Amino acid sequence: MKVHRLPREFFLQSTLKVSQLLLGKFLIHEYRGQKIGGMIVETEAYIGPEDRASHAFGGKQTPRNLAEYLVGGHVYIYLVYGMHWQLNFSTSFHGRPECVLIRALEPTDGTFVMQRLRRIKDIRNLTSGPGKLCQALKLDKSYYGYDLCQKNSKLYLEDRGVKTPKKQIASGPRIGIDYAGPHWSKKPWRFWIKNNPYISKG
DNA sequence: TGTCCGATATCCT
DNA sequence: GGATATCGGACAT
Repeated sequence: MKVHRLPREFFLQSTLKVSQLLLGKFLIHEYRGQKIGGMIVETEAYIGPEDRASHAFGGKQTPRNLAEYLVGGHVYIYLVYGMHWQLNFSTSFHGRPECVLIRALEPTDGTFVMQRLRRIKDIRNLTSGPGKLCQALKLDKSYYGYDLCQKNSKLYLEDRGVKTPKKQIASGPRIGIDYAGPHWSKKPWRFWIKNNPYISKG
């Protein structure tokens, strides 16, 4: 199968579907002429104004969460705990706040560059968490609102023909959102590839 | 202008 | 397993 970049239409499917289809796709950043990145192995869905765990709960709009409302295929990135960036991709149509949080990658491209950016050698620890992978791929606020699907994009997703059968996908509650109350924090909207050694610890 | 706190990582025991 | 680093956005004052 030919390698190709994911087009806009990919991100216009339902957010739960996109969250699962992203498993096995490759996130690539062209950084200083080097391709760095890896295969997505863990994601989380945040779905609309009804989702109490979402930053857009109740239809809230602020300068920080505006990118959530963009049409599918844009970057929503923000800082937590004063030091960790969190990478999300918008899904759905313009005006509808839905997104997928990228929680973990299996390093595949430019691993030595990522090791340098993280100042760490252990491959298992390189991109196995949402904050870690942003540091490894050198992603921060400069990519806020970035369009993954634009021509000559420096940040994009690739289908390299890896198949991820439904049987290999596990799901469970999202991480770190207890504040959203039992109903929303229990929803099994976190997805990962079973037995993959690079998923986050949670 | 001030206070509060998080969609985490890391270091310590 | 537990503490805590560190900061900008949100919202109250």
